[in-house]
Amino acid sequence: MERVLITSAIPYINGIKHLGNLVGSQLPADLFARYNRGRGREVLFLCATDEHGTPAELAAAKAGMDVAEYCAKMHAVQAEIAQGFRLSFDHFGRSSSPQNHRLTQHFAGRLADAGLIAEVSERQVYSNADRRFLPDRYIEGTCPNCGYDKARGDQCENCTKQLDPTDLIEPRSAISGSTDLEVRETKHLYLRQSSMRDQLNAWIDSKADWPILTTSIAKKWLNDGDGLQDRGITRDLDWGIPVKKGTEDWPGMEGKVFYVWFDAPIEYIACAAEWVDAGKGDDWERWWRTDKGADDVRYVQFMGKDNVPFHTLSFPATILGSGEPWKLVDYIKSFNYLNYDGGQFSTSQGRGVFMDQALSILPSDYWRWWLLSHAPETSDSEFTWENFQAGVNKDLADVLGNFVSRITKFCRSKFGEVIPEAGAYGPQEAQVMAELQTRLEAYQAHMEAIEIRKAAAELRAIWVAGNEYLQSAAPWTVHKEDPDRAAAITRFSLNLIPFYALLSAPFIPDAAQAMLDAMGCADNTWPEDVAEGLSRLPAGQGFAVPDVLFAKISDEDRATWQAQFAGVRG
RNA sequence: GGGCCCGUAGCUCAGCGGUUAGAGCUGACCGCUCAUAACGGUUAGGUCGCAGGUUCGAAUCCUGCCGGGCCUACCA
Repeated sequence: MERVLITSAIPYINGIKHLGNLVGSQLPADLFARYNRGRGREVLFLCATDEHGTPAELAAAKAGMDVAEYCAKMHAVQAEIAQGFRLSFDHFGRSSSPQNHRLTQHFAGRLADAGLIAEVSERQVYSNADRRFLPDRYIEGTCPNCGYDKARGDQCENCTKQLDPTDLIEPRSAISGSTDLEVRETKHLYLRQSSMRDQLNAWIDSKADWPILTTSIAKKWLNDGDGLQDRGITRDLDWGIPVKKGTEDWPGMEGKVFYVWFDAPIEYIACAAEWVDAGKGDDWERWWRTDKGADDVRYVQFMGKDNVPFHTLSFPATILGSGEPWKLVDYIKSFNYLNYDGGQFSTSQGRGVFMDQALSILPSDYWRWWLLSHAPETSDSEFTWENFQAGVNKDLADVLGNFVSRITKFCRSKFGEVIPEAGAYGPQEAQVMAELQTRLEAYQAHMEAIEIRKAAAELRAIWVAGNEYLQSAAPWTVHKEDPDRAAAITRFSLNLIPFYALLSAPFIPDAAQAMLDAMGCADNTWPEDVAEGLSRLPAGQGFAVPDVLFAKISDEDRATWQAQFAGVRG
């Protein structure tokens, strides 16, 4: 059986993500996972929370909690919301897991043995008041270039000049505001990716089918200026994976942890081990080790464009540098950003709709459909309440939901809640089946290519075909003269419901299930062939007219939400 | 500063060297009455950001400009 390994960029532990984050990785990854499962392939779909780094420590402190406690709590929160959106992870792991500790330390040991780790002594800013080293962005001061007084240590937001923290006039900690800063000598490990430049270049060059968005970013980092730079992979923090060389201590690195961007991608692998240890699977290496069966696995990663360098360069450098036969990614699907009503979604300003809020006002299918059918694939796209309302009402309520409603209610009134058996299919049905076969193949092709908006448009056209057929066959008129023919039309139309449900399940899993349940259809195998797919409901089988699948969004609701989410998150 | 992406109907987007530039939504008109006033059909609407160039032929390739966005390596 074909096997597909799918990972979504792992969301940071710090707070609840907004819809832009969702549509940039987890949601499309879930669509692809569900589609592949639907096609009968063996799928391992993994995601996790990314729990290390300075922001996690600060967020925990702000919440008055221990970091580990805070992360455990936020992991549970994110897991519940993911479930609310029906994200079908086989496992939702944690980068702080013991499995990831072991694996990260293992990789570091292998890289050191391969001569790919350098120990570098450097000078960094230390805040006595905060009792921590400060990353460049956590140092504020006056810009020497333009005089802006809230310039950060890496760059001035006002004049965009690149800065070094030591350039700042009157530097202070962005955490506490303290000016009691000093420069201290500290030793760190660097991954010598520069020595792997040719190897990485050759690997990227072999990926001719990757989107330009993905390869151009990687090529720039590889070849711009002096080429790929070595990268620090350790930090002076309390919370993280202790620096070790495999299982042994690393002399001189006591008290230091690996940098979050070193351990986070390794969690993709460790998550599979967590999956096994949680009793959900029995062999993770056949997904990840090419010497243990992973050779025939297709590995697809989903992420926002900001994550591309880490997935095209530093993570592959880690894997290739280990000298071990780990699975490398086969395809990277990256996304642009979703904007909110004329500006950006903003976590810090609470601008836009966050995942928990979205679920509190509407079922997940509404969001899944709109977000996926407007996924920012080629450029940034924009969420507006007007577009959302119009799209959801038209596509889900009028086209799909109303189709199910009109045919089930028609059948109930003329033949009862049972699949009618009289009459035979004729040229009209043959014509619709031919059209549906063509559209089904186009839909599948778009899904295979992970062209999400095109797949959504094709699916919608498949729904529309049902209304076109019903309108031209007009069983309500035919019934007066030829009840048997009307019965055949009705039987055919009712059979479209489970067919639609199976094709639509990757986008709108809950509604799809409701459709199958209402029709009493237990067969959920993918309808490869339209004629077969439209014969799943045998004549004489009972069904129930389902509740309204998608209630429309009223103008009042829209106006209310528009106002509610315009300001700052409460 | 450098790099990359985008700019096509009122809106969201497709097309990316070859007949009169397409789809969905919105608008207008017609039809239907089974249905969540839903559905179907017809139709209106664009000098394809601007200016040059290459070509028998350009929305599509090249150059410059204008506008929007992202990245630029210690945020993750």
